[in-house]
Parts: sequence; C-alpha cells; structure tokens
Amino acid sequence: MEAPPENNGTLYAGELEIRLGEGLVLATGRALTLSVREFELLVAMASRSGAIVTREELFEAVWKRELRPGDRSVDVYVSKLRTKLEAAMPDRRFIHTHPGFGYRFQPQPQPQSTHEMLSRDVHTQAVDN
Amino acid sequence: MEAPPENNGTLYAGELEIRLGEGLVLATGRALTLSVREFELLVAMASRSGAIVTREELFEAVWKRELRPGDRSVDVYVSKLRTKLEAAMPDRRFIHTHPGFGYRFQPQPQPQSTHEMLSRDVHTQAVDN
DNA sequence: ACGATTCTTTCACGGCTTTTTCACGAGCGG
DNA sequence: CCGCTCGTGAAAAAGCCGTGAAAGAATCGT
Repeated sequence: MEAPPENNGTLYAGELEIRLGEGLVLATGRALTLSVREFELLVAMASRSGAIVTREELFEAVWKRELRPGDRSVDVYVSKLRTKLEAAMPDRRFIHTHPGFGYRFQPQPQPQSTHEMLSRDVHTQAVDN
Repeated sequence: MEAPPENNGTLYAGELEIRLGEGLVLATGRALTLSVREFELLVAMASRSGAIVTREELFEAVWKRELRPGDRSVDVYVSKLRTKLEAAMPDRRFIHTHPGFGYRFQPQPQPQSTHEMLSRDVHTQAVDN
C-alpha cells in the first residue's frame, strides 16, 4: 500500500547497512553473520526506527503468529542481536529497552557525553537518543 | 473514516510530544524514558491541559480503581514526573500544584530568565500561568 | 542417509526497575 | 502551637529483563 521494499532495498541505520533482499548486514563495511530470526528481528526494529515497539508487534512481525504470554523469545533474540551488534561496533547502541513498553531501535548520534541525572545505562536503557 | 479508536494519536504540549500509541515521549526531540505509571499520569494530565484535576480523577485515570484516603501515589508520581521533565527541559514548568484542589498541567509560554522572579516557587506552586 | 554443526525454543536464575508504602519535614493558616 | 497539605527520600514488595544453558529442530557437508 505504501512500502514496496521487502524483497530488495536497503535500510541504513547509523553505520549499519541492511540489505533486505539478501539478508545481508554490513557494519562499518564488514558483514555480520546473523541467523534468520536475528536478521528479521533487526529488520522489524530498524524499519520502525525511533518508535517504541511492543514485544507482541515484534513477535508477530518475525514469527508470524501470536505471542503467547510468558514467551521470552523476543528478549532472547534481542539479547543475541545486541551481542553481535556490539561485537561489531563496540561503542554504538542500537536497541533501547523501555521497561513495560517494549524496545526502541535507534542508532545514537554520538557515543557519549557526560550527561547525568536520570541516566544509568545498564545495557542500553533508553534515556535520550 | 480516518481515526482509529483511541490508541493512536499524538499529544503536543509545549516542546513535548506524547505518542499515545507507543508510550513514547519526546522532549525537544529526544526520547524520555518514562515508566508505565509516569507515562499514563502524564497522558492523563496533558489531555486535560489547563484544567485543575483532582487526585481522585488522576488516580482513577491511571490506576483504574478508587483512590483510598491517605494514598499519596499521585503525589509521588507527580514528583517523579517533574524530576524527569525538568531533567530534560530545565527551565520549563509543566505541572502546577493547586493546594486543596489538585494539579494542573500547562506548559508555560516562555521560560524567561533564570529563576528568581519574586515569588517563592518551591517547586511550582501555582501562582500565575 | 548420517553425523556434525548451527539455529530455535524453552527454562530458570539472579539482578535491576518499577510500584507501593511509610515517614519526616517544610510551608501555611488559625 | 496545632493541624493540614504537599514534596520527596527511602525501604519493602512486586514485576520485568538479560542471559547462560539445555534440549529439540533444522541445515549442511560429504
């Protein structure tokens, strides 16, 4: 209805290049090895960049069925994805957790600044962009 | 013809952008991380912007049950909300206290110079706008 | 077809956050 | 001074998440 890019096309997010057609992800030029689930989860998140997306929505986008209560699949794969993204780009943060709501994908503009106050960042708790 | 029920939409209040559907709040473009209660309290107040709202009404809007006498939950969360809003937008004031009545949400027109108008303003006692 | 390897699913244990509740103290008015 | 309203730190209770690991499925190379 509005977005054709699903079989070929490329998403860019920060230093990430996501080639939809071939399941290829380049981080700073280097190819990442993602599994099918990891790749599709990344696509689901990256294509909604900036928005908080619920686990239900992510699960349905990737697994194509309804999320059953208690199912932690999304969390597990978010964890796997983070591990690989961080391994490839150590100081970047892409996936932010919004406790009680879901996850938000957003490549941060700059690695760090000494902002403070409500900012703890255990693993990438969302605070600012 | 165009409007889904009520889960979607965006509230604007001063420099605040409140995306109802996704629990996301942007302050001057940057995403805030609010807890579920904080977010819903903000929505309850912002959607009644300009009006004085009683604790009873706020409590029922957010907690969905009746406020028991002596329950300070609303006060506690107003405090938390203020802290985060101020951290994000230092010279803005959104939540005004009307002793004996309740709270009023209203983004002030202009920040103006630094503090030290002439009225005691412990934290935002309602005086004028 | 078969064994090896990788991917998916599921479970469970902390650890961290959020929510709730309590309490003390400041400001105001009588 | 007394009583009431509020702001807010902090402790307790409840809930949410990150993640290692085990067990099943699917895939790959030969």
